[in-house]
Amino acid sequence: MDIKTESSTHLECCATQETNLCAIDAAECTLPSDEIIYKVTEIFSALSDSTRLKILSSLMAGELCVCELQEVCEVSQSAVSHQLRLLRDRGLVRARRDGQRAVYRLADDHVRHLIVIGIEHASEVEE
Amino acid sequence: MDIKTESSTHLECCATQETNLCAIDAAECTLPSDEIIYKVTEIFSALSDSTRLKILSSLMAGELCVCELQEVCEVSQSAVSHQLRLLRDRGLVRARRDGQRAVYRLADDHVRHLIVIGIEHASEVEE
DNA sequence: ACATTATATGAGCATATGTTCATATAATAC
DNA sequence: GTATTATATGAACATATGCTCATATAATGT
Repeated sequence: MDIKTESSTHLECCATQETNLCAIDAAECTLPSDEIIYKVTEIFSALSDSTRLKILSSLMAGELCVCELQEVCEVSQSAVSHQLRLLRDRGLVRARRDGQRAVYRLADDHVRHLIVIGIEHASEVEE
Repeated sequence: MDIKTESSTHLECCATQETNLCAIDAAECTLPSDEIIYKVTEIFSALSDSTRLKILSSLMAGELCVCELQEVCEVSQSAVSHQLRLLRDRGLVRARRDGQRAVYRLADDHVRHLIVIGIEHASEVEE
């Protein structure tokens, strides 16, 4: 049994065997950068809460103000506002003022696309 | 000022005004059922953690065993196994035994599609 | 100025989540 | 049987998350 140097990041397991190195290389090439990975998780995590998903789904039909979203999604005004702030910060929705109302809409077709794909997937799996 | 009945779910805000009722109706029609909403959040939340996303991205290039994933994703064996269990439970990956190794692969093209879209979106936004 | 309506936000709290550590299980070789 | 390698999993713990409550801000009307 040889001594592991402190700098070695490799493990003594099947992953280090010759026959498996090409699989690891291929995977490492496919794996996006940490920066991209982070951005993707930010997008998906924005879509991974029921309140936010309801808000976004509601906005698929057209723009709505906060209290309309409150009605449709059946959550408190505060909860809607908090989640809208998160969605704004992550660039998934945009807001405009209309007098006292703050009217929200989906930011772009990317968002629309992701929601559609998600719903399609959910509808097809486990039927 | 009239008294709110306890049974009333409606609020005295702009959402209840005639001019806005059709927007609410449209949104309510677009909004998927709670069951679908739940399934969609389950899918997106599975994709919203960096370890899991690295695992899934790695598997885009082909199947890998646990210790290979451990190498590529640079996380502990325990962390990989725990996350693989979650991904298995949610139907995003499938496993097969190969001697001592447990070899994992993406479950289907839906998963592949979602990851690709997510990465595309992340790559295009904020450049 | 004050009142009303709509929205935003900070603090606090309860729950969810992801990791580590220790240990259990499985497969193979001796 | 024991030893080794690979994987799985329960418990504990720290952090993250989403809500409520109270309050602040903004826009309009009087």
